[in-house]
Amino acid sequence: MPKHGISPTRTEDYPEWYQQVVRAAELAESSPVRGCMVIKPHGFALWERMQAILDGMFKATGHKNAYFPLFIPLSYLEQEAKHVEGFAKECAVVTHHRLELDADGRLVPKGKLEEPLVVRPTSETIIGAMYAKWVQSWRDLPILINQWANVVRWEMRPRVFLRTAEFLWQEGHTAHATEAEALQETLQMLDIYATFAEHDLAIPVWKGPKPASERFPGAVETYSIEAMMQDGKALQAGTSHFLGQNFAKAQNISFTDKTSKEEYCWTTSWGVSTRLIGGLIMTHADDDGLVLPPRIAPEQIVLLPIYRTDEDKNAVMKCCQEMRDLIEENQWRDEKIRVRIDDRDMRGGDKAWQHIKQGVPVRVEIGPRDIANGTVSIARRDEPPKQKHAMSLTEFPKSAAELLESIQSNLLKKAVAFRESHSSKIDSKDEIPAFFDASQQDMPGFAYVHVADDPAVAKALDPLKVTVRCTPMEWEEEPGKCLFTGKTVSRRSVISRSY
RNA sequence: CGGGGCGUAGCUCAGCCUGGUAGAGCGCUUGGUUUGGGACCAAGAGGUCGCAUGUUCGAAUCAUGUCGCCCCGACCA
Repeated sequence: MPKHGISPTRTEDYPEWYQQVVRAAELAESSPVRGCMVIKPHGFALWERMQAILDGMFKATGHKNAYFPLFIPLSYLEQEAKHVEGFAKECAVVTHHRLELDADGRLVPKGKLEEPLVVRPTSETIIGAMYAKWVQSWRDLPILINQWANVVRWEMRPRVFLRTAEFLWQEGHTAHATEAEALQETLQMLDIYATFAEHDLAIPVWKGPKPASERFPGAVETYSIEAMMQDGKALQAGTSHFLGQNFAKAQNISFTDKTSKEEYCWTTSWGVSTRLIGGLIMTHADDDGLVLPPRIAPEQIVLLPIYRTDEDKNAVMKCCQEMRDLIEENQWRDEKIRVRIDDRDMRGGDKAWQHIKQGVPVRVEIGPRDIANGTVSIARRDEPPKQKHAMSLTEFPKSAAELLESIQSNLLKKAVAFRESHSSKIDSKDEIPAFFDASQQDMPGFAYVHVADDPAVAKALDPLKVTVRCTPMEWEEEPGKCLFTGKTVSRRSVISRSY
């Protein structure tokens, strides 16, 4: 019997461990199409949870959902110079609209399109084109629209959930009358992402502007939330872009203001993707498989009936059903607690391990002996698999919400502690190579340093495979000199390796 | 697109060097023994050995080509 649910372990081979967790938890599989994944029901359930929570937050801040086409006319992409430059390399292009059988009986593309269509890598241009029509007066503003969609970016090196050719995301696109309002929107959405990451996914993040070199093509400023994975690398978990008037000017999104003057809009865009599932795995999963924060877990509590005889089965099942009903009467964080009785006909050990690998936060075993004693056996996914707590049968349903809260906060606390123990403030250029040298330091993480937004910084960090992730806004101002250019900057930035 | 590795049963792989007609473990099905735990015994199902061409009496094995996957770089949510 292997010691762990997942082989290899994180320390043995992190990338392989990641793939094995995805497989063991039945989240996704690779597909016949290179770079594309099949998201399996358990993986998709995580995405649906994310959608539900985020969508609520978007609606609460005045946004509405809409849907724009998958195909973008090639000429649209050309409208914003930097945008083209950034995305041209990774676009899938549709050039034909019909297939015909040739003499050998093979299908060949026919019906060449007058203008090729690009499969959206992002939708700024097509949405902007619509906004240009929709906006005429200052009374039409702001436009606050989000869409849930798939996008395609033809990547060289795909990695399930983290970087796939096709992925699911949401993209918000807003247009405003003033710069201040657009900037405020950009920061508001960044805050929503950060709150969602920490409060719901239990993933601590740093949020702040990124250097010019890491900016979204066509943006004036890109803000991101950055999380640390268990191998010390940073994962950009969400982005919010202040687009200034770049797209408005390129696409003529303009309006007549209160003084009858023609003005360009100020626009924003912001998004998170199925990459978050990868972040969830790499933040919380352990050597036994996935670990889900209760808030995002499709099933928060699983009841495992244990019985041998039919007689026992009847009593145990009845007890489970009562237990489920009692638990469901309780709420946690304004939602009915999600509980399932797993009565599948299979060996108890296999069944329990399946739930461990899939990350179910709480397992409750109920057998004849428990019923006789008036107890249940509780196991938390944030504790080792064999660690179980006996608890009163009648007390448990009442304390379930408390237990979920405890697991949720413990996971965040653990993730914060991990980040803290793998981060250092560094004030000398010479200490940086050693910090990121895996042979000297078993796991390089985040270095908090003073760096200017200057190409020279990226160039200096490049040999170390390190980039400036963002300059956290929540940190106190702490003026200092850039380690590479000597320019004075007002606060520290996060630098690290990244996904 | 450069450098390395690999395609044999659902999964992990052995066999290939030294050609002779396909194996193991896990999983699956059935029966039995078990039962607070990823069990044991027995029987069974399952593979044109990535694909193509060539060499040969004979190719999983040798040669050439081709397709695909994984890892490391360049690119990125």
